[in-house]
Amino acid sequence: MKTISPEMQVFMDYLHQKKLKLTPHRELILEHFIGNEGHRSVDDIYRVVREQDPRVGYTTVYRTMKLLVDSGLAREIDLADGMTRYEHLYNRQHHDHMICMQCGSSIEFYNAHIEALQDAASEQLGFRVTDHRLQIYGLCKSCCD
Amino acid sequence: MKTISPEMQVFMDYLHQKKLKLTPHRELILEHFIGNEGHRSVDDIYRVVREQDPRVGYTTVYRTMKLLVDSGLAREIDLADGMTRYEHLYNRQHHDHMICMQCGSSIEFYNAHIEALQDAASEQLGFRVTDHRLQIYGLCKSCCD
DNA sequence: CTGTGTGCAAATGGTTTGCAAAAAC
DNA sequence: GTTTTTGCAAACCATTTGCACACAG
Repeated sequence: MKTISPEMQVFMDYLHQKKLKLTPHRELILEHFIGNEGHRSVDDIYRVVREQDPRVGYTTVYRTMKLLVDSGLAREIDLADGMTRYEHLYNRQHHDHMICMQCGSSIEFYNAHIEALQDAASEQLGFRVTDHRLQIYGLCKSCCD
Repeated sequence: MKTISPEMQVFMDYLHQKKLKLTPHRELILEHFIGNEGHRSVDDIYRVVREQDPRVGYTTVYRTMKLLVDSGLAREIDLADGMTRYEHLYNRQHHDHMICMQCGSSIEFYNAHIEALQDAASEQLGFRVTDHRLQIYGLCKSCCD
């Protein structure tokens, strides 16, 4: 029998709640998404999924990624390279990014203190936070040398 | 005689250094940009400038805004509404934005402590910061009610 | 059947670019 | 004259949408 990953379970619950179905294409896209780390664009995912099933179209990847974001499994990130990228969100600590403007690499970091200060600053202004993003641009260690 | 604003002086210096000229169109765009506060899109600026001189083209606004960013007078910001917006940078304290996902308004805020922690976190990872952006998404006070 | 899912191609929309004419020096 | 600037239209490119067909319940 097939093992169901916790991510798949979350997705199935989400789809059920929305009265949508877990189709083979959607399943394939989710599997590839959770199976690979990193910051992947729709095009990245499209190409990998295509290797396994060439019938999957570009549009379906776009639409499925939207569902994944909506279900809380993925997060859109902006790495300033002209396209939306996605990263895992399930069971993953929130974090931010440092983006190297030379080599394009990105470092993930997390600072609880910064997070707390953001929440405090928001509360003080009567702002109800649903999400936040912090990007630090510059040169990574190896590009500094 | 005409008064030259400090922003204009900065722009003139920048253009001179780049061996470019301060043309009437560029001057007009800068004047409108520094004369109005807020987060303005190319389209906003285009329309206002057009009222004064209909010969100014869309392209020129785009190109001039790039020059303004390059000269340090303007900063691109992403308010998640599908287009790049610009805000003043000259003589202005760095700040971040809280963006209301309902009414689209944005609140500027600044927290020295957060800034310092960002720098500390970067230094620790050997990352040389050139810029950073923090956006907090949610609901503003009036949209919460 | 009825409704959802899908691929394709076309549309969209902000931004950029090619190019010839206009302006600046 | 030589170089830069400009406006227009066309190109670009990631993303979205219209639509007819495929497929599942």
